[in-house]
Amino acid sequence: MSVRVRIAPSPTGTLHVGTARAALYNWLYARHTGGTFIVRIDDTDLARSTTEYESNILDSLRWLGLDWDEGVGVGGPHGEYRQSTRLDHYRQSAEAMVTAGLAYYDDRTPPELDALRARAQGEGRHPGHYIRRIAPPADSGSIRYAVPADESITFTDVVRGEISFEADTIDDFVILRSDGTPTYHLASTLDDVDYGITHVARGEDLLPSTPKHILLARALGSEPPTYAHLPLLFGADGKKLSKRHGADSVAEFRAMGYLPEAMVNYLALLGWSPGDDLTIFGPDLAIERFDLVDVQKNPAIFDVDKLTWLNGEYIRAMAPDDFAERIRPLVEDSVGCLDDERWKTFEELSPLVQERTKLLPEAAGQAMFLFVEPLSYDEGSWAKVMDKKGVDEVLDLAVEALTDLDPWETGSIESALRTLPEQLGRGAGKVFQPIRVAVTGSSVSPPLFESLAALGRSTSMERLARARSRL
RNA sequence: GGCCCCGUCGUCCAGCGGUCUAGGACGCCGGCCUUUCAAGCCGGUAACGCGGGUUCGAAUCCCGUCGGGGCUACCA
Repeated sequence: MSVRVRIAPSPTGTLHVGTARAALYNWLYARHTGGTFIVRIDDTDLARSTTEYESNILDSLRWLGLDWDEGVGVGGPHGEYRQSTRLDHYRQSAEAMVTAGLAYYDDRTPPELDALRARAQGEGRHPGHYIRRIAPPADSGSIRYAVPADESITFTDVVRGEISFEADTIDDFVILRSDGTPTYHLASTLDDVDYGITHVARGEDLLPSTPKHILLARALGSEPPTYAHLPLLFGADGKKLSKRHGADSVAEFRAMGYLPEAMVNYLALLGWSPGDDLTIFGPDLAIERFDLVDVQKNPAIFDVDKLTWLNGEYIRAMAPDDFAERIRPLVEDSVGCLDDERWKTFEELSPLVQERTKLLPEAAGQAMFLFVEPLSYDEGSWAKVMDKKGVDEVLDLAVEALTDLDPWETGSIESALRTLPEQLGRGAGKVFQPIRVAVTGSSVSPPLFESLAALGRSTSMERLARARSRL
Protein backbone atom coordinates (compact mmCIF):
# COMPACT_ATOMS: atom_id res chain seq x y z
CA MET A 1 0.00 0.00 0.00
CA SER A 2 1.46 3.30 -0.94
CA VAL A 3 2.12 5.88 1.73
CA ARG A 4 -0.36 8.70 2.18
CA VAL A 5 0.49 11.33 4.77
CA ARG A 6 -0.98 14.67 5.59
CA ILE A 7 -0.48 17.85 7.50
CA ALA A 8 -3.65 19.33 8.91
CA PRO A 9 -3.12 22.83 10.29
CA SER A 10 -5.88 24.80 11.93
CA PRO A 11 -6.25 28.28 10.52
CA THR A 12 -6.45 29.82 13.97
CA GLY A 13 -2.98 31.30 13.78
CA THR A 14 0.04 31.59 11.53
CA LEU A 15 2.17 28.57 10.62
CA HIS A 16 4.08 27.71 13.77
CA VAL A 17 7.61 26.41 13.28
CA GLY A 18 6.62 23.24 15.11
CA THR A 19 3.85 22.63 12.62
CA ALA A 20 6.26 23.49 9.84
CA ARG A 21 8.64 20.84 11.05
CA ALA A 22 5.83 18.30 11.23
CA ALA A 23 4.92 19.30 7.68
CA LEU A 24 8.52 18.91 6.59
CA TYR A 25 8.84 15.44 8.11
CA ASN A 26 5.60 14.33 6.49
CA TRP A 27 6.71 15.75 3.20
CA LEU A 28 10.13 14.12 3.42
CA TYR A 29 8.54 10.81 4.26
CA ALA A 30 6.14 11.05 1.33
CA ARG A 31 8.91 11.99 -1.07
CA HIS A 32 11.21 9.32 0.31
CA THR A 33 8.63 6.59 -0.12
CA GLY A 34 7.14 7.88 -3.33
CA GLY A 35 3.89 8.44 -1.48
CA THR A 36 1.37 11.25 -1.39
CA PHE A 37 1.56 14.39 0.70
CA ILE A 38 -1.73 16.05 1.52
CA VAL A 39 -2.55 19.44 3.03
CA ARG A 40 -5.88 19.64 4.75
CA ILE A 41 -7.33 22.57 6.62
CA ASP A 42 -8.78 21.63 9.98
CA ASP A 43 -11.18 24.50 10.48
CA THR A 44 -13.89 22.97 12.62
CA ASP A 45 -13.39 25.73 15.14
CA LEU A 46 -15.41 28.12 13.03
CA ALA A 47 -15.22 30.97 15.50
CA ARG A 48 -11.43 31.18 15.56
CA SER A 49 -10.61 30.16 11.99
CA THR A 50 -9.95 32.84 9.41
CA THR A 51 -9.10 32.82 5.73
CA GLU A 52 -6.19 35.17 6.45
CA TYR A 53 -4.56 32.58 8.63
CA GLU A 54 -5.29 29.92 6.06
CA SER A 55 -3.48 31.80 3.34
CA ASN A 56 -0.64 32.66 5.67
CA ILE A 57 -0.19 28.96 6.38
CA LEU A 58 -0.34 27.94 2.74
CA ASP A 59 2.04 30.74 1.75
CA SER A 60 4.54 29.63 4.36
CA LEU A 61 4.31 26.03 3.19
CA ARG A 62 4.93 27.07 -0.40
CA TRP A 63 7.76 29.36 0.64
CA LEU A 64 9.45 26.43 2.34
CA GLY A 65 9.06 24.44 -0.84
CA LEU A 66 6.75 21.84 0.68
CA ASP A 67 4.54 21.20 -2.30
CA TRP A 68 1.51 19.02 -1.82
CA ASP A 69 0.04 16.42 -4.14
CA GLU A 70 -3.50 16.68 -2.90
CA GLY A 71 -5.18 19.22 -0.73
CA VAL A 72 -6.26 22.81 -0.62
CA GLY A 73 -6.28 24.27 -4.09
CA VAL A 74 -4.73 21.25 -5.74
CA GLY A 75 -7.82 19.16 -6.37
CA GLY A 76 -7.83 15.44 -5.89
CA PRO A 77 -10.70 13.14 -5.08
CA HIS A 78 -11.82 14.77 -1.83
CA GLY A 79 -13.14 18.17 -2.77
CA GLU A 80 -11.70 21.14 -0.96
CA TYR A 81 -9.78 19.38 1.79
CA ARG A 82 -11.28 21.81 4.21
CA GLN A 83 -13.27 20.42 7.10
CA SER A 84 -15.81 23.20 7.09
CA THR A 85 -17.07 21.81 3.78
CA ARG A 86 -17.80 18.41 5.28
CA LEU A 87 -19.84 19.33 8.32
CA ASP A 88 -22.87 17.26 7.31
CA HIS A 89 -20.71 14.27 6.85
CA TYR A 90 -19.29 14.44 10.38
CA ARG A 91 -22.72 15.00 11.89
CA GLN A 92 -24.20 12.02 10.08
CA SER A 93 -21.30 9.91 11.15
CA ALA A 94 -21.77 10.89 14.79
CA GLU A 95 -25.47 10.15 14.57
CA ALA A 96 -24.75 6.80 13.02
CA MET A 97 -22.53 6.00 15.97
CA VAL A 98 -25.40 6.80 18.31
CA THR A 99 -27.65 4.50 16.33
CA ALA A 100 -25.06 1.80 16.50
CA GLY A 101 -24.86 2.20 20.27
CA LEU A 102 -21.29 3.49 20.25
CA ALA A 103 -22.11 7.03 21.26
CA TYR A 104 -24.81 8.93 23.11
CA TYR A 105 -26.43 12.32 23.39
CA ASP A 106 -25.29 14.49 26.22
CA ASP A 107 -27.25 17.57 27.08
CA ARG A 108 -25.16 19.40 29.57
CA THR A 109 -25.46 22.92 28.32
CA PRO A 110 -22.49 25.18 27.73
CA PRO A 111 -23.47 27.52 30.62
CA GLU A 112 -23.36 24.60 33.04
CA LEU A 113 -19.97 23.67 31.74
CA ASP A 114 -18.78 27.22 32.01
CA ALA A 115 -19.81 27.28 35.63
CA LEU A 116 -17.93 24.09 36.36
CA ARG A 117 -14.89 25.35 34.59
CA ALA A 118 -14.98 28.61 36.51
CA ARG A 119 -15.30 26.73 39.75
CA ALA A 120 -12.33 24.52 38.93
CA GLN A 121 -10.21 27.47 37.97
CA GLY A 122 -11.25 29.37 41.06
CA GLU A 123 -9.88 26.49 43.07
CA GLY A 124 -6.71 26.37 41.05
CA ARG A 125 -7.64 23.11 39.41
CA HIS A 126 -7.58 22.10 35.83
CA PRO A 127 -10.59 23.40 33.82
CA GLY A 128 -11.82 19.89 33.17
CA HIS A 129 -11.63 18.78 36.78
CA TYR A 130 -15.32 18.62 37.63
CA ILE A 131 -16.74 18.15 34.20
CA ARG A 132 -16.20 14.46 33.91
CA ARG A 133 -17.60 13.83 37.35
CA ILE A 134 -21.12 14.64 36.37
CA ALA A 135 -23.26 11.83 35.06
CA PRO A 136 -24.39 12.66 31.55
CA PRO A 137 -28.12 13.52 31.43
CA ALA A 138 -30.11 12.22 28.52
CA ASP A 139 -31.54 14.69 26.10
CA SER A 140 -30.36 16.38 22.89
CA GLY A 141 -27.13 18.43 22.87
CA SER A 142 -23.73 17.15 22.04
CA ILE A 143 -22.74 13.60 21.24
CA ARG A 144 -20.16 11.74 23.26
CA TYR A 145 -18.35 8.62 22.27
CA ALA A 146 -18.88 5.87 24.83
CA VAL A 147 -15.44 4.60 25.71
CA PRO A 148 -15.56 0.85 26.32
CA ALA A 149 -14.60 -0.19 29.82
CA ASP A 150 -11.83 -2.60 30.74
CA GLU A 151 -9.98 -2.44 27.53
CA SER A 152 -6.33 -1.84 26.79
CA ILE A 153 -5.51 0.19 23.76
CA THR A 154 -2.05 -0.60 22.56
CA PHE A 155 -0.28 0.54 19.45
CA THR A 156 3.20 0.78 18.07
CA ASP A 157 4.37 4.31 17.55
CA VAL A 158 7.02 4.55 14.85
CA VAL A 159 9.24 6.84 16.86
CA ARG A 160 8.40 5.69 20.39
CA GLY A 161 7.69 2.00 20.17
CA GLU A 162 4.85 0.28 21.96
CA ILE A 163 2.49 2.49 23.94
CA SER A 164 -0.50 1.42 25.92
CA PHE A 165 -3.48 3.16 27.53
CA GLU A 166 -6.20 1.75 29.77
CA ALA A 167 -9.66 2.66 28.57
CA ASP A 168 -10.82 3.42 32.14
CA THR A 169 -8.56 6.41 32.19
CA ILE A 170 -10.23 7.90 29.16
CA ASP A 171 -13.44 9.82 29.66
CA ASP A 172 -16.31 9.67 27.25
CA PHE A 173 -15.36 12.48 24.92
CA VAL A 174 -17.44 14.83 22.83
CA ILE A 175 -17.37 14.09 19.14
CA LEU A 176 -20.15 16.42 18.04
CA ARG A 177 -20.73 19.78 19.71
CA SER A 178 -24.19 20.98 20.55
CA ASP A 179 -24.00 23.38 17.62
CA GLY A 180 -23.67 20.39 15.33
CA THR A 181 -20.00 20.85 14.44
CA PRO A 182 -17.55 18.02 15.03
CA THR A 183 -14.66 18.19 17.46
CA TYR A 184 -11.10 17.64 16.36
CA HIS A 185 -11.15 13.97 17.32
CA LEU A 186 -14.02 13.04 15.07
CA ALA A 187 -13.27 15.29 12.13
CA SER A 188 -9.61 14.42 12.02
CA THR A 189 -10.10 10.69 12.43
CA LEU A 190 -12.91 10.48 9.92
CA ASP A 191 -10.93 12.46 7.37
CA ASP A 192 -7.89 10.29 7.89
CA VAL A 193 -10.05 7.24 7.27
CA ASP A 194 -11.81 8.72 4.25
CA TYR A 195 -8.63 10.02 2.67
CA GLY A 196 -6.81 6.75 3.15
CA ILE A 197 -4.09 8.19 5.37
CA THR A 198 -1.56 5.48 6.15
CA HIS A 199 0.76 7.33 8.54
CA VAL A 200 -0.03 10.11 10.97
CA ALA A 201 3.11 11.97 11.99
CA ARG A 202 2.19 14.78 14.37
CA GLY A 203 3.24 16.53 17.53
CA GLU A 204 3.67 14.61 20.72
CA ASP A 205 1.02 16.76 22.37
CA LEU A 206 -1.50 14.53 20.61
CA LEU A 207 -0.11 11.32 22.00
CA PRO A 208 -2.67 11.19 24.84
CA SER A 209 -5.48 11.63 22.31
CA THR A 210 -4.31 8.75 20.18
CA PRO A 211 -6.33 6.05 21.93
CA LYS A 212 -9.44 8.11 21.22
CA HIS A 213 -8.52 8.24 17.57
CA ILE A 214 -7.87 4.53 17.47
CA LEU A 215 -11.25 3.87 19.05
CA LEU A 216 -12.96 6.15 16.57
CA ALA A 217 -11.16 4.70 13.58
CA ARG A 218 -12.30 1.23 14.60
CA ALA A 219 -15.82 2.50 15.21
CA LEU A 220 -15.73 3.78 11.66
CA GLY A 221 -14.86 0.33 10.50
CA SER A 222 -11.26 1.02 9.66
CA GLU A 223 -7.81 -0.06 10.75
CA PRO A 224 -6.14 2.89 12.47
CA PRO A 225 -3.20 4.43 10.62
CA THR A 226 0.36 4.04 11.81
CA TYR A 227 1.23 6.79 14.26
CA ALA A 228 4.51 8.63 14.68
CA HIS A 229 4.60 11.18 17.46
CA LEU A 230 7.18 13.85 16.92
CA PRO A 231 8.96 15.50 19.84
CA LEU A 232 7.84 19.00 20.68
CA LEU A 233 9.82 22.15 20.03
CA PHE A 234 10.74 24.19 23.08
CA GLY A 235 11.99 27.68 23.72
CA ALA A 236 15.19 28.38 25.63
CA ASP A 237 13.33 28.02 28.94
CA GLY A 238 12.27 24.46 28.18
CA LYS A 239 8.63 25.34 27.65
CA LYS A 240 6.63 24.77 24.49
CA LEU A 241 7.81 27.22 21.87
CA SER A 242 5.48 30.19 21.72
CA LYS A 243 5.25 33.91 21.12
CA ARG A 244 6.84 34.51 24.48
CA HIS A 245 10.08 33.22 23.05
CA GLY A 246 10.11 35.80 20.29
CA ALA A 247 9.41 34.62 16.78
CA ASP A 248 7.53 31.35 16.56
CA SER A 249 6.02 31.42 13.10
CA VAL A 250 7.54 30.78 9.71
CA ALA A 251 6.23 34.08 8.40
CA GLU A 252 8.11 35.97 11.09
CA PHE A 253 11.39 34.30 10.26
CA ARG A 254 10.78 35.02 6.62
CA ALA A 255 10.20 38.68 7.42
CA MET A 256 13.40 38.81 9.41
CA GLY A 257 15.37 37.83 6.35
CA TYR A 258 15.89 34.11 6.78
CA LEU A 259 16.13 32.02 3.64
CA PRO A 260 13.74 29.12 3.12
CA GLU A 261 16.63 26.77 2.40
CA ALA A 262 18.20 27.59 5.75
CA MET A 263 14.89 27.21 7.51
CA VAL A 264 14.25 23.79 5.98
CA ASN A 265 17.78 22.64 6.71
CA TYR A 266 17.53 23.79 10.31
CA LEU A 267 14.10 22.30 10.89
CA ALA A 268 15.24 18.99 9.44
CA LEU A 269 18.05 18.92 11.99
CA LEU A 270 15.72 19.50 14.92
CA GLY A 271 14.97 15.90 15.77
CA TRP A 272 16.66 14.11 12.95
CA SER A 273 20.02 13.84 11.26
CA PRO A 274 21.09 12.40 7.94
CA GLY A 275 24.14 10.77 9.48
CA ASP A 276 27.80 11.14 8.54
CA ASP A 277 28.01 14.23 10.73
CA LEU A 278 26.33 16.18 7.96
CA THR A 279 25.04 19.58 9.00
CA ILE A 280 24.47 21.47 5.81
CA PHE A 281 22.37 19.67 3.26
CA GLY A 282 19.52 20.26 0.87
CA PRO A 283 16.14 18.60 0.48
CA ASP A 284 17.33 16.02 -2.03
CA LEU A 285 19.73 14.46 0.40
CA ALA A 286 17.17 14.64 3.18
CA ILE A 287 14.59 12.92 0.99
CA GLU A 288 17.03 10.21 0.16
CA ARG A 289 17.86 9.47 3.77
CA PHE A 290 14.80 10.42 5.77
CA ASP A 291 12.82 7.87 7.70
CA LEU A 292 10.38 8.37 10.54
CA VAL A 293 11.96 5.62 12.63
CA ASP A 294 15.13 7.67 12.88
CA VAL A 295 13.41 10.63 14.44
CA GLN A 296 14.62 11.60 17.89
CA LYS A 297 12.34 10.93 20.86
CA ASN A 298 13.24 13.80 23.11
CA PRO A 299 12.12 17.39 22.62
CA ALA A 300 14.37 19.95 20.99
CA ILE A 301 15.05 23.52 21.90
CA PHE A 302 14.78 25.94 19.03
CA ASP A 303 18.16 27.66 18.82
CA VAL A 304 17.93 30.85 16.81
CA ASP A 305 21.71 31.32 16.90
CA LYS A 306 22.29 28.13 15.00
CA LEU A 307 19.56 28.98 12.51
CA THR A 308 21.21 32.34 11.97
CA TRP A 309 24.61 30.77 11.43
CA LEU A 310 23.08 28.38 8.91
CA ASN A 311 21.41 31.28 7.18
CA GLY A 312 24.79 32.96 6.82
CA GLU A 313 26.13 29.79 5.26
CA TYR A 314 23.33 29.81 2.71
CA ILE A 315 23.77 33.49 1.98
CA ARG A 316 27.46 33.02 1.29
CA ALA A 317 26.63 30.10 -0.98
CA MET A 318 24.29 32.17 -3.13
CA ALA A 319 25.33 33.25 -6.61
CA PRO A 320 26.48 36.89 -6.37
CA ASP A 321 23.81 38.05 -8.81
CA ASP A 322 21.08 36.34 -6.83
CA PHE A 323 22.32 37.94 -3.70
CA ALA A 324 22.26 41.41 -5.23
CA GLU A 325 18.77 40.81 -6.54
CA ARG A 326 17.54 39.77 -3.12
CA ILE A 327 19.00 42.88 -1.51
CA ARG A 328 17.69 45.33 -4.03
CA PRO A 329 14.08 45.51 -2.87
CA LEU A 330 15.24 45.97 0.71
CA VAL A 331 17.41 48.89 -0.27
CA GLU A 332 14.70 50.39 -2.43
CA ASP A 333 12.37 50.18 0.47
CA SER A 334 14.44 52.42 2.65
CA VAL A 335 15.95 54.66 0.00
CA GLY A 336 12.93 55.21 -2.17
CA CYS A 337 13.56 55.07 -5.87
CA LEU A 338 16.75 53.56 -7.14
CA ASP A 339 18.00 54.11 -10.66
CA ASP A 340 20.23 51.62 -12.37
CA GLU A 341 23.16 53.99 -12.31
CA ARG A 342 23.17 54.17 -8.56
CA TRP A 343 22.53 50.48 -8.25
CA LYS A 344 25.69 49.72 -10.19
CA THR A 345 27.74 51.20 -7.42
CA PHE A 346 26.29 48.63 -5.08
CA GLU A 347 26.92 45.77 -7.42
CA GLU A 348 30.63 46.47 -7.22
CA LEU A 349 30.51 46.09 -3.49
CA SER A 350 27.91 43.38 -3.33
CA PRO A 351 30.19 40.35 -3.02
CA LEU A 352 32.01 42.04 -0.16
CA VAL A 353 28.74 42.64 1.60
CA GLN A 354 27.58 39.12 0.96
CA GLU A 355 30.57 37.71 2.84
CA ARG A 356 29.63 39.47 5.99
CA THR A 357 25.92 39.03 6.33
CA LYS A 358 23.86 36.44 8.09
CA LEU A 359 20.49 38.08 7.61
CA LEU A 360 19.36 39.86 4.47
CA PRO A 361 18.36 43.14 6.15
CA GLU A 362 21.87 43.44 7.60
CA ALA A 363 23.19 43.52 4.09
CA ALA A 364 20.85 46.31 3.11
CA GLY A 365 22.07 48.20 6.15
CA GLN A 366 25.66 47.83 5.07
CA ALA A 367 24.89 49.02 1.58
CA MET A 368 22.89 52.02 2.68
CA PHE A 369 25.79 54.41 2.92
CA LEU A 370 26.10 54.28 -0.84
CA PHE A 371 22.72 55.89 -1.25
CA VAL A 372 22.16 58.13 1.70
CA GLU A 373 24.24 60.57 3.68
CA PRO A 374 25.07 59.21 7.15
CA LEU A 375 22.49 60.53 9.58
CA SER A 376 24.59 59.77 12.58
CA TYR A 377 28.04 58.45 13.34
CA ASP A 378 29.03 55.43 15.35
CA GLU A 379 30.80 56.00 18.58
CA GLY A 380 34.43 55.79 17.56
CA SER A 381 36.37 52.83 18.83
CA TRP A 382 39.37 55.13 18.66
CA ALA A 383 38.06 57.28 21.49
CA LYS A 384 40.39 55.73 24.02
CA VAL A 385 43.53 56.53 22.15
CA MET A 386 42.67 59.55 20.05
CA ASP A 387 41.10 62.86 20.92
CA LYS A 388 39.08 65.17 18.71
CA LYS A 389 42.23 66.83 17.53
CA GLY A 390 43.70 63.53 16.49
CA VAL A 391 40.58 62.65 14.49
CA ASP A 392 40.68 65.98 12.69
CA GLU A 393 44.28 65.37 11.88
CA VAL A 394 43.46 62.00 10.34
CA LEU A 395 40.61 63.39 8.28
CA ASP A 396 42.65 66.35 7.07
CA LEU A 397 45.46 64.10 5.96
CA ALA A 398 43.00 61.79 4.23
CA VAL A 399 41.48 64.70 2.33
CA GLU A 400 44.91 65.88 1.36
CA ALA A 401 46.00 62.45 0.20
CA LEU A 402 42.90 61.89 -1.88
CA THR A 403 42.24 65.30 -3.34
CA ASP A 404 44.07 65.01 -6.61
CA LEU A 405 44.12 61.27 -6.74
CA ASP A 406 43.95 59.84 -10.21
CA PRO A 407 42.56 57.40 -11.08
CA TRP A 408 39.91 56.98 -8.35
CA GLU A 409 39.97 53.30 -7.76
CA THR A 410 40.60 50.80 -5.01
CA GLY A 411 44.29 50.31 -5.68
CA SER A 412 45.23 53.95 -5.92
CA ILE A 413 43.09 54.88 -2.92
CA GLU A 414 44.81 52.24 -0.90
CA SER A 415 48.28 53.37 -1.78
CA ALA A 416 47.36 56.98 -1.09
CA LEU A 417 46.01 56.18 2.36
CA ARG A 418 48.58 53.57 3.27
CA THR A 419 51.12 56.20 4.14
CA LEU A 420 48.93 57.81 6.78
CA PRO A 421 49.53 55.46 9.68
CA GLU A 422 53.24 55.96 9.42
CA GLN A 423 52.97 59.73 9.03
CA LEU A 424 50.83 59.85 12.14
CA GLY A 425 52.78 57.28 14.05
CA ARG A 426 49.62 55.33 14.81
CA GLY A 427 48.33 51.85 14.08
CA ALA A 428 46.51 51.30 10.82
CA GLY A 429 43.33 50.25 12.54
CA LYS A 430 43.14 53.44 14.54
CA VAL A 431 43.78 55.58 11.52
CA PHE A 432 41.35 53.97 9.11
CA GLN A 433 38.53 53.69 11.57
CA PRO A 434 37.70 57.42 11.72
CA ILE A 435 37.79 57.55 7.95
CA ARG A 436 35.41 54.64 7.71
CA VAL A 437 32.95 56.20 10.12
CA ALA A 438 33.23 59.57 8.42
CA VAL A 439 32.30 58.08 5.08
CA THR A 440 29.82 55.36 6.02
CA GLY A 441 28.56 56.54 9.38
CA SER A 442 29.17 53.06 10.70
CA SER A 443 32.06 51.18 12.18
CA VAL A 444 30.76 48.06 10.46
CA SER A 445 31.08 48.28 6.73
CA PRO A 446 32.63 46.64 3.71
CA PRO A 447 36.37 47.16 3.32
CA LEU A 448 37.31 50.83 3.32
CA PHE A 449 39.18 51.25 0.05
CA GLU A 450 36.56 49.41 -1.94
CA SER A 451 33.87 51.41 -0.23
CA LEU A 452 35.51 54.70 -1.14
CA ALA A 453 35.99 53.57 -4.72
CA ALA A 454 32.35 52.60 -5.06
CA LEU A 455 31.12 55.77 -3.43
CA GLY A 456 32.94 57.93 -5.93
CA ARG A 457 35.31 60.82 -5.58
CA SER A 458 33.00 63.75 -5.06
CA THR A 459 30.72 62.09 -2.54
CA SER A 460 33.64 60.70 -0.62
CA MET A 461 35.36 64.07 -0.43
CA GLU A 462 32.15 65.79 0.63
CA ARG A 463 31.61 63.33 3.40
CA LEU A 464 35.14 63.60 4.71
CA ALA A 465 34.80 67.36 4.83
CA ARG A 466 31.42 67.28 6.48
CA ALA A 467 32.50 64.75 9.09
CA ARG A 468 35.40 67.00 10.07
CA SER A 469 32.99 69.16 12.03
CA ARG A 470 30.69 66.43 13.22
CA LEU A 471 32.91 63.70 14.46
C1' G B 1 -3.73 14.83 41.56
C1' G B 2 -4.39 11.05 37.32
C1' C B 3 -2.60 9.19 32.57
C1' C B 4 1.36 9.21 29.03
C1' C B 5 6.16 10.51 27.05
C1' C B 6 11.30 11.89 27.56
C1' G B 7 16.53 12.04 29.94
C1' U B 8 24.53 12.06 25.86
C1' C B 9 28.50 18.77 26.11
C1' G B 10 24.81 25.37 27.54
C1' U B 11 22.04 23.92 22.60
C1' C B 12 21.13 20.51 18.20
C1' C B 13 22.70 15.88 16.42
C1' A B 14 26.07 10.94 16.23
C1' G B 15 26.44 6.61 19.24
C1' C B 16 22.01 0.92 18.65
C1' G B 17 26.85 -4.37 24.16
C1' G B 18 33.47 -4.15 23.19
C1' U B 19 36.58 0.19 18.13
C1' C B 20 34.01 5.72 23.82
C1' U B 21 40.43 8.17 27.44
C1' A B 22 32.27 9.49 23.88
C1' G B 23 32.37 12.08 17.71
C1' G B 24 30.33 16.45 14.61
C1' A B 25 27.78 21.31 14.52
C1' C B 26 26.11 26.05 16.96
C1' G B 27 27.58 28.98 21.02
C1' C B 28 31.50 30.43 24.20
C1' C B 29 37.00 31.26 25.14
C1' G B 30 41.96 31.93 23.06
C1' G B 31 45.25 32.49 18.68
C1' C B 32 46.32 33.48 13.43
C1' C B 33 44.81 36.65 9.36
C1' U B 34 43.53 41.88 9.25
C1' U B 35 41.75 48.90 7.81
C1' U B 36 36.46 47.78 11.04
C1' C B 37 32.83 43.93 11.03
C1' A B 38 32.41 39.34 9.09
C1' A B 39 34.39 35.12 6.65
C1' G B 40 38.41 31.66 6.85
C1' C B 41 42.15 28.77 9.52
C1' C B 42 44.18 26.68 14.24
C1' G B 43 43.42 25.39 19.29
C1' G B 44 40.43 25.06 23.79
C1' U B 45 35.96 24.56 27.11
C1' A B 46 32.10 21.21 27.98
C1' A B 47 27.93 15.66 28.49
C1' C B 48 26.38 9.76 29.16
C1' G B 49 20.98 12.72 35.92
C1' C B 50 21.39 9.10 40.09
C1' G B 51 21.13 4.01 42.20
C1' G B 52 20.70 -0.96 41.51
C1' G B 53 20.84 -5.14 38.37
C1' U B 54 21.95 -8.37 33.59
C1' U B 55 26.78 -9.35 31.29
C1' C B 56 33.52 -11.27 30.77
C1' G B 57 32.15 -6.21 29.27
C1' A B 58 26.98 -0.95 29.33
C1' A B 59 26.18 5.68 27.11
C1' U B 60 24.05 1.42 24.79
C1' C B 61 19.57 -3.93 27.83
C1' C B 62 16.19 -4.27 32.56
C1' C B 63 14.25 -2.17 37.17
C1' G B 64 13.87 1.74 40.44
C1' U B 65 14.59 6.74 41.55
C1' C B 66 15.06 11.77 40.55
C1' G B 67 14.27 15.50 37.04
C1' G B 68 11.78 17.62 32.74
C1' G B 69 7.63 17.78 29.51
C1' G B 70 2.75 16.81 27.45
C1' C B 71 -2.35 15.77 28.11
C1' U B 72 -6.31 15.83 31.36
C1' A B 73 -12.03 21.49 27.22
C1' C B 74 -18.38 21.14 23.32
C1' C B 75 -9.12 24.16 21.34
C1' A B 76 -6.54 21.56 17.98
